[in-house]
Amino acid sequence: MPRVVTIRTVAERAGCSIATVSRVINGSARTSAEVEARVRAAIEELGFRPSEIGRSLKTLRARTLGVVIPSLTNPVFAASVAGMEAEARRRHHTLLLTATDYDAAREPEVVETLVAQSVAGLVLTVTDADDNPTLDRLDAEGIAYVLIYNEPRRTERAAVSVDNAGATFALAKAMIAAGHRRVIYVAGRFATSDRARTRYLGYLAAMSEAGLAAEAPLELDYLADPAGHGAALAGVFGPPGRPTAALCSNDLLALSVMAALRALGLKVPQDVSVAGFDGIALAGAAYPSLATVDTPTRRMGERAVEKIFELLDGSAAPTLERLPFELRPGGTLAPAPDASPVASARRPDAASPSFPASPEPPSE
Amino acid sequence: MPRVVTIRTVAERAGCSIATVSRVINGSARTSAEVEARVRAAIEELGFRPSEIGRSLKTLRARTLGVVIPSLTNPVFAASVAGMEAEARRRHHTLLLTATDYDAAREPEVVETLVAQSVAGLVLTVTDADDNPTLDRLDAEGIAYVLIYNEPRRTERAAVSVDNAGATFALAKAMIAAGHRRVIYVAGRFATSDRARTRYLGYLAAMSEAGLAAEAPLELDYLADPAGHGAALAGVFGPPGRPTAALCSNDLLALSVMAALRALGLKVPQDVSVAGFDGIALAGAAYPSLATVDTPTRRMGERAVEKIFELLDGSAAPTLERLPFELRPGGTLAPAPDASPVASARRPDAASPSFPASPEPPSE
DNA sequence: CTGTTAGCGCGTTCAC
DNA sequence: GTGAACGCGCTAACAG
Repeated sequence: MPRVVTIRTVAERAGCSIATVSRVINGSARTSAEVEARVRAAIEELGFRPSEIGRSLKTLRARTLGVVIPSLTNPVFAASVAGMEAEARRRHHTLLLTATDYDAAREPEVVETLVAQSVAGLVLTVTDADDNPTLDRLDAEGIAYVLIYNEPRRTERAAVSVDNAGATFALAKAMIAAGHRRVIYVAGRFATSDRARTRYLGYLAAMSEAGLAAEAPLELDYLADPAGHGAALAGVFGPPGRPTAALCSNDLLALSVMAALRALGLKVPQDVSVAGFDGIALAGAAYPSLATVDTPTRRMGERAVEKIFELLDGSAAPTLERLPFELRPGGTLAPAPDASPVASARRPDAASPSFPASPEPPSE
Repeated sequence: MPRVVTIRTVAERAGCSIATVSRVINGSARTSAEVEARVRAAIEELGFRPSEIGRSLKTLRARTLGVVIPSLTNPVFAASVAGMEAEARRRHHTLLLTATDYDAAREPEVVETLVAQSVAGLVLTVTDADDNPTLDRLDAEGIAYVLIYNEPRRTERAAVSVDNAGATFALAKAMIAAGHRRVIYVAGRFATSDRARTRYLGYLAAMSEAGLAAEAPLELDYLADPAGHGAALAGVFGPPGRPTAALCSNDLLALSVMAALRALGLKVPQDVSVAGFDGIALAGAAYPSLATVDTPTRRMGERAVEKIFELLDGSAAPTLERLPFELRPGGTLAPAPDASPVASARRPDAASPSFPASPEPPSE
């Protein structure tokens, strides 16, 4: 079905040239009120919508933004994409959405696809933001992009993130303050998430500062059947002297870990305290509510899109930008069993331990 | 920054015409092995990627699919979009994603935007699939689209859904079988979801069949602060003789209702049983796990995209297609307090009432 | 203020 | 088997 009504149809109907029609549509130059009225009427009557394709071919830039995320199934990414969509729409752009399923090998191809569509810019979360040929290629070609959730060490890369290590440091300190001595860090596969690795560093710093022995991290694959988690967790939480707290690299994982611990007959938080990272909406609806790091997920998506446009119009250089986070108390984090809290005041409400008022970053 | 390497650059490098390059890329006609090799080498060396814009302008059809959903924040839609994305990628298409935030007034504009992009087809969830000028316009212009989650009465509209009324009927029956007499239906705003309305009919049928009085539905706005739910629920669950079960129009709402009930000092399921609809992943991670209707969310997205292509290549006519659902037992649905189950066998496991083996649709 | 015209990158006749 | 030429829908540069 060929396009029935084009700018030419409108021009004929309005009795003018296509250039004039274009001017009316884009307000790119003044036109007489009379002609403009005729053109608008023609557009209305014909139900004409200018083709974005035609415009893009001329402009060499589509009014679209490419988005690359690991998975929509994780509410963190769903929320940030929702923010991107709202902000993009505000600027008359549409999102081209792709997912890599946490597979680094898929990154180059989806970016190729997006670039072939002549997107105005890209927002992406990659498995590794520092050692990444795909990003190198974007740099080389001068294509605007903003990372989200990644926290590149190469700070000349534009990114919107949080202080992953600092937040985890603060969260681990809160666990330690609650009397936990054996705290284990549970992560999705490190290989597919530099966030998980960076957060682990925060955990290490907190344990070290408290003079506690860090445990080897437990890597789970949270794409696999959650049943698989049970076996792995049984190995760690089965033997005596088990950890009394599990610090998880993200909320989705934490909720899965909670279910697995319960299946093992362990009570949360009486036997094991649990905490997550991200602050997804459903963490608050869980019971007990999940202690976590609240990150501005939706706002990060909006901010990433704003940043793309700043890069495009040259009003800002690419920088790493960390948005504020907040520790969110939750019933899953309670004082350690048979352990009197070290110093500090007594905690009247075991279900809601108070966190330090402001996050404390690790000393660097 | 103009496009540096076009099909023309490749042609020069390979020492042939652009027509030949095009033929090699698309395999649209035979070329000599020698020339083909030169062309492929040139493409490789130059890192050439054909512009989708140029191709689309010629074809008058972009290799993109427009998606219109109420909100990405609801995991149901996030999961189905994930399915669409995977299936679209399999077919070398990309998704153009838009959200309406449950605002019917936004439907026409986002669809306009998508159509202006010359999408190959559309997948959408609308507030009302029967009385909908936007869909009428798509019909009139012969643009391929598939509804998802909507269940239009006008069955000549292509749709991928579940038996909303039948599933709710079965779920309500299970509640009644557990001894509940006062069951209240809790919905998001009916005005913004024909699913909520259709599901309500299933509830009514079950109550009627059991000779029970249906309650007026309780409409909550689950975009608003969940704190607002507390007040509304207090009005219903405060007075004596309160309902012993809440049948919620979707899982997200059900989880929110559970939290609100707890805040009111009511225990789930000891005081009030709760059930949802959709079968989002986190419903299983909740504690107690949420009793719900398990719908194939991701598969529905995949199926919708498959269907678009069937419509495009004329291999199938638009039809309403209902995918199978399953009742998922959960700890939130327990026998009614101080009520001995009517007839039926005793339930050994109060936390996991057994559902009827197969869903029973309402008699029509 | 308006019209004419030249492409943007590509696919596709139509000759050769 | 290959190339020249046209046009998809639109914007922008230039004439008038």
